[in-house]
Amino acid sequence: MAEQANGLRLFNTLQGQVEPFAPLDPDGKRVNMYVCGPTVYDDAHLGHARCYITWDVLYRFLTFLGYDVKYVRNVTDVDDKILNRAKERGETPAELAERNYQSFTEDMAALNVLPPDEEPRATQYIRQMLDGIQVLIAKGAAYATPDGSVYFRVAAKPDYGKLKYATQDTALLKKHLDDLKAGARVEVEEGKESPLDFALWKAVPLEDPNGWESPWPPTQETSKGWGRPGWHMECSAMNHAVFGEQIDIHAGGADLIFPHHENEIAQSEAWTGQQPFSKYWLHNGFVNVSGEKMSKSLGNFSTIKKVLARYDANTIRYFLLTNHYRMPVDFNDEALQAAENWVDKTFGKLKKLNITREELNKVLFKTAAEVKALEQGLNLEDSHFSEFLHLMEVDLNTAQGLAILNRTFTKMQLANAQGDYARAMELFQRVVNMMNVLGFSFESLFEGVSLPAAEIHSLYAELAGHQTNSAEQAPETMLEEIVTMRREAKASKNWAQADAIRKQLTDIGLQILDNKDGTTTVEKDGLEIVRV
RNA sequence: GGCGGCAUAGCCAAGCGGUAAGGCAGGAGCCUGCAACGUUCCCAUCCCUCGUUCAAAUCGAGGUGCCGCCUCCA
Repeated sequence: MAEQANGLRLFNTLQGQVEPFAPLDPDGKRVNMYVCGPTVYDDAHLGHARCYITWDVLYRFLTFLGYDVKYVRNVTDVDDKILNRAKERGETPAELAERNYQSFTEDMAALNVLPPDEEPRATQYIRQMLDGIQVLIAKGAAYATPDGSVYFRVAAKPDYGKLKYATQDTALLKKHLDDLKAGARVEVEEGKESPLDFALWKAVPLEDPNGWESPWPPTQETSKGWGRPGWHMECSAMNHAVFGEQIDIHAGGADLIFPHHENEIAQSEAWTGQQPFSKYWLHNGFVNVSGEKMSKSLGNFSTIKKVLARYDANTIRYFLLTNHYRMPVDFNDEALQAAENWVDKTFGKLKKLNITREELNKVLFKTAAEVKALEQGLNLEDSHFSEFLHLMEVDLNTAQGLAILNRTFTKMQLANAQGDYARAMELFQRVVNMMNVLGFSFESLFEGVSLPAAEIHSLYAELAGHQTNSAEQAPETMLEEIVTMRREAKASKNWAQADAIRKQLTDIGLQILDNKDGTTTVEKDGLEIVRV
């Protein structure tokens, strides 16, 4: 294929195909990106993890490519689910939302997901929603019903359905929408002109504590209206308030394509008269659990906290990145275990390099331009990082990116083993930068280890076979003596004794390794404690 | 009923017209008292059928089998 191999390309749901990415900004620099955030009525689950890790990688990648990204992720804190849950729990919706928002924030941090630049909350934008709705009514794209609700008039937007059906052909869209209406599960709401029309504002009883004053009073009752925003209006209002009339990227889970994002498009474009509301619409695939769709009714709903209790953030990220973000992904123990094995091996080897935080920071690239300058003139075979970038540029092909990462890692190990430290260091730099762009956390490399002093002491006392003042000795010193005792056992070919000591150390979480050069090391979690 | 997606080694999973990435697991060798670590090597012709093409896992048609959306959901 003679396709030009440069530049970021992304799958745009709006066009139904992969297309070159070019921001609206005439300078091509600024990128405004909005991701649909969580409805904070419960703990975040694996679906959220997948979604926000995916867009975290995009955010990191765009930034790395040199774009000036403004990343906004909203928080939906007004919604029927929140109200119902709060009622069950006997707390206010605001308390419930705040608690779950904090929990969500913790989960994201634990997953090493970067915080967005802004996190607007729906309840802070009621005014803007009301303003937008009034504009829509004035333009004939919405109508109030006698109960004081307001609906969007789908008939006023001939290209309604263009996201779901990925076409601008209005005749075709009309046919699709007719089919949709015919097959729709019926839930007729009083006053709607068409079953496709959707709520912008829902009337609630006057002075309901979870309502806001509106300009649409129920006819014949009072002069004051009262209600709550419709399900889709908040995103349109927040985008309008934070970014203005158009944005570059709007992303979220594939389940939001219809009706949520379709309706957002209809509202926003009818409101401002500008289109496209968002130039690129990106969607990540679903999460299944052990082959089944994750859902409450199936009882296989896994929270992030639950999974993090078993697998670390890097494991979850690696697992997700081996799959393409648009494909469905199946969380199951076999796959997670394989990912964990990779993380253990890879980070274990990195840890043996004994790199400090300062040393690591020194070799991390800031921009792709820096890398290009560095790798200029190298062929693709050697310009590992450039190859990595090229693969990532094709709709975020993280699986191929990881393949390059692994190949580079193997080469680094080889150079290291051969004593070519300059080359090893060069490759190390490529490796950690790839990991950095993908959002892996390096924290575990800097964690010290805490030695089980009491256990070491009792083992030492047992082996020494006599009273010692070992309580005053450092655990490291005792370990050295234990190693020496084992060495004596080995020298006299007392293998049983030597193996017993190894077993006892293993039991308290320490690994004893005989090296090729005749030395013996004791490690904990892959980190060398003593070498004798 | 309408619309869409997916089927690649034991498992996970890229590739989407030019002769099968990567990971996990597994096997063999080196190293080793054993083990671990390290390292080298091995491990698929892409659900079926018929087409298009010099060339198909990749395109078309028809099967079969999974799955999703159309209702709140990331």
